[in-house]
Amino acid sequence: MASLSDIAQDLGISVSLVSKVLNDNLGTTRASTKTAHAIRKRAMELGYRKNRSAVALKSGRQNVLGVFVHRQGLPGSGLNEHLMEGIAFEAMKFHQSISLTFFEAASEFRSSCEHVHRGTMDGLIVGGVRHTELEKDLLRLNAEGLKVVTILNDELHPLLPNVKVDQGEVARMATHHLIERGCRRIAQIGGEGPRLDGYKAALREAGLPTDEALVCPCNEDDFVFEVGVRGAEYLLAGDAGSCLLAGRFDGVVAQSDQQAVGALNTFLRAGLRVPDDVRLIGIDNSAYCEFSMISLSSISQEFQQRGRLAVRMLMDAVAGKQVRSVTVKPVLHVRQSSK
Amino acid sequence: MASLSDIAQDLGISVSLVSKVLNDNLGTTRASTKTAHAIRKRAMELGYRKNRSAVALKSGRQNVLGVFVHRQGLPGSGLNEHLMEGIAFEAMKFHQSISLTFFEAASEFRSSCEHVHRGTMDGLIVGGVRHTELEKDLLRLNAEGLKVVTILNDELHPLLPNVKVDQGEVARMATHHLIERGCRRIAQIGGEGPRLDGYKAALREAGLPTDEALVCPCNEDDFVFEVGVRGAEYLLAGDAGSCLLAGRFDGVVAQSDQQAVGALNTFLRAGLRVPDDVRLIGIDNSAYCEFSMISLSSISQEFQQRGRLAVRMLMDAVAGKQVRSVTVKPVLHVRQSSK
DNA sequence: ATGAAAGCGCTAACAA
DNA sequence: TTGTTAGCGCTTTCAT
Repeated sequence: MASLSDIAQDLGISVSLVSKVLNDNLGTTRASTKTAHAIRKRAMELGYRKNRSAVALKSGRQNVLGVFVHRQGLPGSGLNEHLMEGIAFEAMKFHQSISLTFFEAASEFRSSCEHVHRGTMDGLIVGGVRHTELEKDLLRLNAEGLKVVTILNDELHPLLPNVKVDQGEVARMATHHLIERGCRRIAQIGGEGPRLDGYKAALREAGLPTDEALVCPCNEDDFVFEVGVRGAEYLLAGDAGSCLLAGRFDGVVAQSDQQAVGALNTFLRAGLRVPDDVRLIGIDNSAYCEFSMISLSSISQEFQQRGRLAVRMLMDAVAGKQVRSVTVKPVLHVRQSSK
Repeated sequence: MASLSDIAQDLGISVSLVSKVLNDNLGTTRASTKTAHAIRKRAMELGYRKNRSAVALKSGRQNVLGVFVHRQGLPGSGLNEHLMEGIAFEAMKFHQSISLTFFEAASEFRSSCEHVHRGTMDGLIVGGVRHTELEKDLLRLNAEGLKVVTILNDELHPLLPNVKVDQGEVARMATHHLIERGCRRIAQIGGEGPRLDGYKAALREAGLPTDEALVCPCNEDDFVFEVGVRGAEYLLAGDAGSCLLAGRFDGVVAQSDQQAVGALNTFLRAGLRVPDDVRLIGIDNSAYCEFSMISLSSISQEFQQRGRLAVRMLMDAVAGKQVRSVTVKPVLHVRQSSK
């Protein structure tokens, strides 16, 4: 590993001059073209590369971004993969490396936080769909001078800038799409809170009534396959065993692609035709939307984009700029199930 | 950020003593219990944390692992996710952060390599199913003193230790499982090379004949859904339009879960029953094995485990130890499709 | 049992 | 146009 002083010695000049030239950082003054040229040439020959820990030590920064990813309860959805890609891509641009931790339980998160401090990293990105009670720990870290940006459904606290996708908008968009495709009696599986509101808002905007019987009761707030199966079974049972339900419901909005596939499989087994009898849409735009018996329409939550934004925001914050939460628009992906 | 000298000043002692005590690194001598205690107490109070770039600068190491991940042509399989989890988990244990880059084309890999050197990272892990012509670049980096460990199907070069899963064994295991389940005429979709050999080996071991007509011709060496669809169509067509093919083939080994799901959907549409008429198995143990109409048996390539091993091997290599390639056993996961 | 000093590689204020 | 110097925070050898 060649260092600045190697170059300086070889050329019989001072280290600082070499540094200035190689950094294009001469201030008001200039270096002679000849010297500059010689320096660059020698640097090239020696394969000189900056030592990043020396730079870090000098600048008081670490050039490391902490990344805490809540291992989302949706294996195979590719959400984390997209998130990581976005973060990695943008971090690379800023020459930041990543200290990556996956966590599941809040306790895991807690203990991971122990290793987080300004001597280790400059900032922290916390991602995942669910936000639990991370707020206190993050505020503490923030108070200690560590910049924090979250990628969650909702901002945790005004001091913790967040990259959000509005969940009401996600559900509204999904429901609106089915309405546009001609559905008039749209059921909803497993939603609550903003998602439920968004669903109702879309119906209202279209002048359609809300039928509470079409909102599948759901005590688990989980996004898994089985919830979709049970939701579909509930809808089918509602028609007292008859398998052809046109008229009773003609569209289903699920809360995840897993749920949607669960419902899809159940409908198909029961002899319903998708999209002819029922149109279906999921949420997340998972890779397996392409692999179901009928390919699945979905709404993407733009995790790659959000990862990239979060890094940029964090870099701004580290640079001392004021950073504010942003909202990213979800995107509709139409496939067979709602054609 | 409290530093060693803060502690030293507060206690009116020298920095070096503080360093020694906090590192449990006193050599042959000892520090008075009282002083040691005071140091630890003050460190605690001040929330002292080591500055990692100072340590890195001093030690000549970066404590950064480069991770290059070949964005595998299998979105949704979760392979990269598992790989990253394994790597992240183990890197954390060794207090290493990660410089993460995803690449697709060899040219992307090339240009990423430009940023790779000893002033940036101590070692490099290259992961992905496919190994292209990365060898030359990696050997160059290795020659420059950067340790490299790969996570590929096969070692690239004796100087580049690899964490392998034997592809012949993967196919053999899949085929063997179907034989054990009672299949006698097992087709193979899309395989070649070691995978094809493994398939044949399993048949041979069981004393079953190889029927070339059951090896679906496949000009794309790709693992995608459509290849599975076409493979299944080929098998169905072979029976001149009849849909009940018991006797013609009773098992199918695919080269990926995507392929397997493509074949599954095609069989189901054609009226075949799975697993009654045909038993099916995929490879990768993707998350969506659980979400197909009939849940899919599969063979996992243990990417999490391999990621962890790779980090350990790399740390050994960085520490100057001799490191050799290892082989990890694939694991069978039985679900409905082969019950 | 404790401390002084040197130095890792780099940058930047200041001097010449 | 170029150089000197100090110092970022830490470890480690060699004193005391």
